[in-house]
Amino acid sequence: MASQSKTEARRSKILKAAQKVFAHKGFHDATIAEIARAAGVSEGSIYEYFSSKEGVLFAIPLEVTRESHELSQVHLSLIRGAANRLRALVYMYLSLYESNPDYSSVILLTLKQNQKFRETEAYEMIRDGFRNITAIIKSGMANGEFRPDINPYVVRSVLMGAVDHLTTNWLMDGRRGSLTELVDPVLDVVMEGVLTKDPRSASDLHWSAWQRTGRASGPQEA
Amino acid sequence: MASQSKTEARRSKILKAAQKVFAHKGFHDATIAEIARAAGVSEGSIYEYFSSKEGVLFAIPLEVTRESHELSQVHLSLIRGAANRLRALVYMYLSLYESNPDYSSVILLTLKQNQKFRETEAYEMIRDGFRNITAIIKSGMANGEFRPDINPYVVRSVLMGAVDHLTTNWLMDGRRGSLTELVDPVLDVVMEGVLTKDPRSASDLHWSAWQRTGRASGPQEA
Amino acid sequence: MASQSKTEARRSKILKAAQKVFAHKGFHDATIAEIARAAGVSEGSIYEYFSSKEGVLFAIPLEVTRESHELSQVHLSLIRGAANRLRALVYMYLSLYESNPDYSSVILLTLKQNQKFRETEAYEMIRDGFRNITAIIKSGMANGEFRPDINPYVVRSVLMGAVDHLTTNWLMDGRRGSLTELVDPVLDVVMEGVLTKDPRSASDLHWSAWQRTGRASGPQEA
Amino acid sequence: MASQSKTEARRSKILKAAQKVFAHKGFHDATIAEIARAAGVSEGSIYEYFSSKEGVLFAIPLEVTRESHELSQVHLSLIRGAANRLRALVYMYLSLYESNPDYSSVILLTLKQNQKFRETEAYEMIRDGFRNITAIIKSGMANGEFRPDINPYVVRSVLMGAVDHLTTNWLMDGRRGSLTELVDPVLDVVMEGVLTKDPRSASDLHWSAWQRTGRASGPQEA
DNA sequence: CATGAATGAGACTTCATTCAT
DNA sequence: GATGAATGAAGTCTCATTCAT
Repeated sequence: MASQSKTEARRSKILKAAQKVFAHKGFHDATIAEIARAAGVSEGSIYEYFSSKEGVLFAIPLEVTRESHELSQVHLSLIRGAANRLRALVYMYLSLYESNPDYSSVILLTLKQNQKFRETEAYEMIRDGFRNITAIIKSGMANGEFRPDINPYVVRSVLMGAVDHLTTNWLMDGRRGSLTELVDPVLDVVMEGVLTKDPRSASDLHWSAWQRTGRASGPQEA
Repeated sequence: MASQSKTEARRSKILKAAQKVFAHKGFHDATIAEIARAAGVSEGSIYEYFSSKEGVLFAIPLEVTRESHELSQVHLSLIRGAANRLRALVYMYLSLYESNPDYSSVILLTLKQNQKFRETEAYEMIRDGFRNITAIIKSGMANGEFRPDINPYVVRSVLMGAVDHLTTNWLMDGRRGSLTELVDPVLDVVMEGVLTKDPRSASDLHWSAWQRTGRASGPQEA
Repeated sequence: MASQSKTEARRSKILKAAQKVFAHKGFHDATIAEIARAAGVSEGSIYEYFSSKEGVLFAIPLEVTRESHELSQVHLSLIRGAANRLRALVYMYLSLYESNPDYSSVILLTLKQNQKFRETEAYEMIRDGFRNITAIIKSGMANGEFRPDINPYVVRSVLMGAVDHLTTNWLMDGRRGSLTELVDPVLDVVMEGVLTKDPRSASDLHWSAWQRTGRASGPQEA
Repeated sequence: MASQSKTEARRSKILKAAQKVFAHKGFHDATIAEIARAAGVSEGSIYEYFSSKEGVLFAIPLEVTRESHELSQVHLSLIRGAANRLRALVYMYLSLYESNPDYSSVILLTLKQNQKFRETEAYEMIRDGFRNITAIIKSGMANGEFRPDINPYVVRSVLMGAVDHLTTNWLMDGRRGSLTELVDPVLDVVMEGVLTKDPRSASDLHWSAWQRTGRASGPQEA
């Protein structure tokens, strides 16, 4: 937003370069030398901005997660209905991953295996995002939009699991096809078991309108 | 079961030790020395059975995958109905993961992220398993048990994504709770959007009976 | 001569140390650790200047060969007569070897057995030196100084074989005695069979004058 | 000749295999496993016949050297004249090398460079062969066949240097051409400077007859 | 602040040698 | 005597991190 200081720009350049290199090589096979080269800075400079190689890795999701968090808050505040909100969130995740494949790769393939990442501020924010989803599901259950007998944790896992799974396959199979056009097919399948059978209780929450878009016919196959 | 040759037993001991060490440290932070120590053999011996550290890693899923594949074929042959078969598969995956946490960790956190693993025989078997799921879904669509407008790839991804996601969280949160008791909650949510609305068309496929087990109330929360 | 950059000096220090260690232990029994210690640098530093242990070995003759080549060109340009030139070359080889026993050892005992060295730039220069000798012999045959019925390749082999053989024995028997004082005895024996019988045809090539220095009396015995 | 015991045959088989492997790979890059495989015996068996890998290497020239030594004594006893004897010896060396390229390779490229080999029984026999040459040269000087002012050590070095040099080049350049046909060209060049000018003093020693074979025109060139 | 040369710890892997079968 | 599985010492090379310039 605001003009960045020169040092801020350098930091950012390093982070972008690291994202790319980590995405293509993984954490261990990426070298500081390579990141430095990709960023156009010296190896020593990286240690002016980050404490270690792992520090660089952990810093990658910080900005994005923060921005996404804020963005999602803005968007969600405009949307009515738990179902519509869940759809929006799935869309935001898939859209974010689709537009930033290197970032997705780091998040889904590199950071996921890192035990230490779980003690990180960035991970806490990701977890916040998850908690938010659970909260939305619970609110849907509370207002009668969702069935009372669903397990919110399971529903969240089904949605987020689908997002991760689809994205991971998309990444490893060469990024063919579109991720975002899978949003509706996924939601169609899942929401049927989440929404209350009685359409009247949810009609004013715009779900039915969206649901009318029908069931998509995804092309991908592994 | 059957008596193994001595060399077979040694190989197996190494593999078990490697599974444990890889699960706890990840591939790169695990060392051959540590695996050798855990297996009670010398470092050199490992190279009598495997060509490299990566070779050890890739050998881990071979046995298990083969056995699981055979087992699943037996079980599935006894089960009627696409829905019941999908449920059985989800159960088998979660059950396998729950009984072998080290194995799950290696598969979900280390191997599935490894590009080179995707050129491996073991991965081909995993892929076969996936193809099998898609085939079951398609057969359900063909015989009217499943809606004709679902995307089989998406349904499979939703199911497998849920399995992976639940298992990963279970692993990273200290293996609290039970994985297998999440089978029904997951299936309940997903199947509602997969099965045809008209219960008659599927009644003879024993789905309704199973469905009566009702919607589980999972305790876990992150 | 000219001031070397600091990095140039380091590289040179490593090369000198490697020459010494290779000469005393041979390629395989020499270790990078030992070379590093002898050079006063860390093991890692060696890999900043050379790509591998073999790379260090192959770099040893590069400088010397280049310098010797240039030096020999200068000297030879001042000398008339094929016989005198051959003598000068034999002198230069034995003198070079005598003044740099470690270098000789590497060249004659270590590099000689290395197949891969034959695909090296340095080897190409050594081969150039040999071709030069053959050319001189042929020129001597052409201008009547040498007999027309000699085999230039054999004459060259006799001279270079004597140089190698004498040097190798000198090295392995403890470097006793002088190599350069064997130049005349060798040339006396060989040239008699190379020069044309008729002294008139070659008299103006100053051979006779040199020949008058008489036949040396070498002391060495194996 | 005589029937070998079974163990003698095994030992011999190992030695032949080692010769081949050492010739192609050099001492350090050859492995006991490879030699065992080539010999059709187990690795352990090699240590029943030899104390170490180096022991195998040092045993290679023993038989050959002994046989050659005996053979040369027989042949030389039939030859009159120092010059003719030297020619016979050069012929025997080149002939031996030409018929046993693997053996030549081991001798010239691996063993002669090995310091420890010089403390070996086999080397002592090689040295005996060299002393024998010097003795022949001295006898030629004594009986007036050779000039009195030559250096016997130098003459021997010239001859043996030529043999080694020609053989080494022949080996490394793919064994093209014939080694033995270079005997006369070499001797022609060298003997001219060794023999006394006055042909009468040597006529009865059959040199002149041989000399008449004329100067060969070797084809090889490097 | 930036650089990049220097470091050195540590990992994988090889292979001569041993020894129980 | 023969085997070959097992050993473990040792070596090359990489690379995160530091620090003098």
